[in-house]
Amino acid sequence: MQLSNSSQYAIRILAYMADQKDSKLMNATELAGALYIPYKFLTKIMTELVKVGLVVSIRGREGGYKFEKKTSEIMVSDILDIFNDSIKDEQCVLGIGFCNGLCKCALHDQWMEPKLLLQRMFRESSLEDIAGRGCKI
Amino acid sequence: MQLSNSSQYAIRILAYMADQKDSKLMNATELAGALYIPYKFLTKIMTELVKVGLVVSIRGREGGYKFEKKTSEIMVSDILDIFNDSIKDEQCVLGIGFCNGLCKCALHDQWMEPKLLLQRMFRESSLEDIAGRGCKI
DNA sequence: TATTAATTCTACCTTTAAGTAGTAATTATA
DNA sequence: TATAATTACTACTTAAAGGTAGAATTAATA
Ligand code: SF4
Ligand code: SF4
Repeated sequence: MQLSNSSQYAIRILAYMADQKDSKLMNATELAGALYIPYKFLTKIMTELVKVGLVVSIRGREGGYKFEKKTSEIMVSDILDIFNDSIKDEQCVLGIGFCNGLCKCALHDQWMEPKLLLQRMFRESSLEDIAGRGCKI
Repeated sequence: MQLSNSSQYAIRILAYMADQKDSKLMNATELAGALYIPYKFLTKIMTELVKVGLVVSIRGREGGYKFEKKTSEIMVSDILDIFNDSIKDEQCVLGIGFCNGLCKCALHDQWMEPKLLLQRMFRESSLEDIAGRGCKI
């Protein structure tokens, strides 16, 4: 039970970018070096973030990445959605089809509360909220 | 963010067995049929459950599986442990090494509460607690 | 004892996640 | 305009999860 590597990397990359002053352009080499993420894998992830519209890229010399929207408007769940890692309302903890709330699975009652807290954590935490917190990057 | 297929299957199998009366022997064909789990994959999982000591198997004609311990003494987390799916105390939500509680990652503060509830759900729910709950099996 | 019904073992196949390599396209600057 | 520094694209490789096939082993029973 954990987030995929792609999701973890993406959150760390964007939280790091959000922590930089004056929204300066950051390039893949800097990011990969600072966060210890394999360069080629990072560029692959960044291209997805660009495609989905979270960040914009400037190609060519002196290029790099910057945010498309304000960091207060990008939620962690927006990032997880890209990698199919967020917790959907209809997701059954035991994987028995879809959750309609009527016909329960064995773990339903125990699952509801942690599920809600996880969803809240993902949906209500913006990049602004988490940027610069903690010493690990 | 979800449990592996193996974990989901194993919980469903054991919860179903725990719901049967008088701890009768159940064989792989019955279980696979009742739970719509691929027979061959189920037997692979069952063999792991036997090796780890949660259930015992009787081989040969009229054989099958039954519990080794009381269902009140088998916790969901015991099952998840087998498939490396439980949430460890030192597990970082962003995968930045191990969690020592001192040097935090960006999501640390938001992660602590859902993490605790998930761990409680897994560690404090026994098979007896969840057997027979809900209509989905 | 032969048959049958069951688990176990070994090996393989398929799909997805994770990561790598090389090149093309783009753009600022010397 | 040539060069260097950057992202994007295509394709590949590796590792892990998920799943399958077949034969070996075991034991009750006819
Ligand atoms: S039972 Fe609970 S967990 Fe399973 S599907 Fe319905 S709601 Fe989701
Ligand atoms: S920071 Fe929070 S989440 Fe990251 S490792 Fe430490 S405790 Fe775990």
